[in-house]
Amino acid sequence: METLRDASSGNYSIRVVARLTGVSADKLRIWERRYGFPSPNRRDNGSRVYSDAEVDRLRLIARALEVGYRAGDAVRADPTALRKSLESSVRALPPPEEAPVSPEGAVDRLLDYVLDDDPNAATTELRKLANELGPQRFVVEVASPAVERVGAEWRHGRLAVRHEHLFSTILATELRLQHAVIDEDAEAPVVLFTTLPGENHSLGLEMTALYMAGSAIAPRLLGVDTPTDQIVEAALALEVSAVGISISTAADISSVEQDLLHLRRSLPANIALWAGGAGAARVVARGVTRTVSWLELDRAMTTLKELDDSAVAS
Amino acid sequence: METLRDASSGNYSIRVVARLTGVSADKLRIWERRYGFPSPNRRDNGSRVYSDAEVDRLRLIARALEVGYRAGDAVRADPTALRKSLESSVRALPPPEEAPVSPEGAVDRLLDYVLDDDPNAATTELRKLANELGPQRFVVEVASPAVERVGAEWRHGRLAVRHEHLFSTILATELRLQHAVIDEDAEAPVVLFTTLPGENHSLGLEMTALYMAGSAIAPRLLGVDTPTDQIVEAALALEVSAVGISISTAADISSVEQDLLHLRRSLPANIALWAGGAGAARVVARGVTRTVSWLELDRAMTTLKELDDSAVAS
DNA sequence: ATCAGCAGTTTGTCTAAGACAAACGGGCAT
DNA sequence: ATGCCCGTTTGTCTTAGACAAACTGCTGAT
Repeated sequence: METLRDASSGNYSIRVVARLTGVSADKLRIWERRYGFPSPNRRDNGSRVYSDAEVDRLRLIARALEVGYRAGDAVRADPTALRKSLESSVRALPPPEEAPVSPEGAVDRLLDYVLDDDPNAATTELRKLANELGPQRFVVEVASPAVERVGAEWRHGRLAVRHEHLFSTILATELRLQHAVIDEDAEAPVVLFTTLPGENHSLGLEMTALYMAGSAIAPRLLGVDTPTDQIVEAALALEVSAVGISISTAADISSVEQDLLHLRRSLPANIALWAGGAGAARVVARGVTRTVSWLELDRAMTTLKELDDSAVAS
Repeated sequence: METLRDASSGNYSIRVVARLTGVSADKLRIWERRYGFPSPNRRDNGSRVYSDAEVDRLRLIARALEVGYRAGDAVRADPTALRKSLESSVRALPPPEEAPVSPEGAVDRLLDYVLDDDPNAATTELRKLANELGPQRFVVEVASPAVERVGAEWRHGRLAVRHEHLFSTILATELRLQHAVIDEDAEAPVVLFTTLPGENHSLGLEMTALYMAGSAIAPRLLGVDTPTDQIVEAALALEVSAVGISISTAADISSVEQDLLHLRRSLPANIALWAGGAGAARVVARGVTRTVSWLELDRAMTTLKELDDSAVAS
């Protein structure tokens, strides 16, 4: 229902721009009404036609919003100035709080390979590190810091989306590879890992699963974007002891909280519910165990095993 | 900006229902106006509040639409009758056209394991098949038919979303595993694989990549949902000979065509552009090679290698 | 000086009804 | 059976207004 028109560079409909920039159609219209940008040309019938320049500036604005700018400021700001301020934005939000000690510059080296567009070198380096360190240290000291680092570099505009994509793909592969070679203890408690509807980031899931597999837990991965009722059914069918939900920073918190509460109500009380991932730090939900840091995850695991043992003993 | 209200089972806002059912908010409103369903209760301020029953029926309608029902009919239809007609819907759309010969009931066995919620058995079976058949036959005779089969079973309601998720996860892991053990020919032409914005299905990508890796092509995976300009940049940086785009049946065709044309314009003429996956059958775009079947993919690969050789020779 | 609470502003999403182009379906003619 | 045409269906776009949640910044108390 959309005219396939000339398509010479950049005649985008509002729907396409929304997808291209991540700014919802509603927002595009209200920004135009309130701040005067973007003010696209119109077709004969009145529908908006955005240009490449507008899409570029909208992308910039979207990035500004993500690092904390207010909408009105970012939209009204001069694009050149905004770009500069984003780049030099040494408002390094994350002070390296509990920086895990990574092996000598490993993360730096990985980043260099990715920026050099050398996937093979990155893979080789990851393989080497994984074999040297073993699953748990690999996750905590390499994979997890690397993911955070890539995210930070992206926010500062020093790294393009394609680099992030490339790195994610390579790391995911290595995580699954390492996971596959671990033998499963038949006695180990089973834990189901997935993400809520709308959440498409699987790296947190894969890292957690490998970490757990390395410490006498049998993880079951269910992929991303799973409807809540399906999570419940899967948990029952697989007879798990706990369900782990991974929440990325991009997640919409109120939806997540609603979904988690719904899950907690629907799951039997003897199945624990864990919420991990950077986004989980902002979430408040009764009856849900926070497993944002590896330490918290350890604690949750220990609790689970104890419960499991006592259940077996009784 | 959404009230966190009681959340006792099923008080969903229009936005949540849209996400839960896959029916856009616009559609929900216009269906209500035109067909009288759903007609949710209102809050004091007039905003819609949907019930669990409405969400359930909407899910049913969404499934009906996907198998070809017209919106008006599906929305007005009696839910019970609709459900029946969906289940007994032996309108087996896909006549087993060029049914690839699968090894003796392998796909059936896999399906059984998945339905029994036995991921380990499924994994073992896949591993065995992959080792016996080698990468290409594994993809063509097992992975690909199994994916189609799971899709068909899901459309007929004989298999839940969670089964599909579970199977996808397991198969993706196995595909990557097999891929990882293949040595790469340094001379092989490099091909970049990814999906367009909005497309989140990666299985087609993984299958194709493994298939290619098994025949002297060096695939580079870039994950899913990649902005078109990033695809172009990656193609240039990685010095690829072709870019492969995977398109699922669920894709929005007009967006896809726009994106493909944009890609074709932006990529240098000496980089081929391939469109594969079931959804690609419906796509028309000049300068884009269709690689829907494995045969077409073979042909595209051969062309690529010949071009490559002549380029090296000259 | 630091923090809690309050008021004002900003912001995103919702609502309504109307419009229209593309896709679809069925009938007619070849 | 095949091709063409026309009316109907359907999804998305339009405007303008409203409001709740989140965020800012001020004030007063500790």
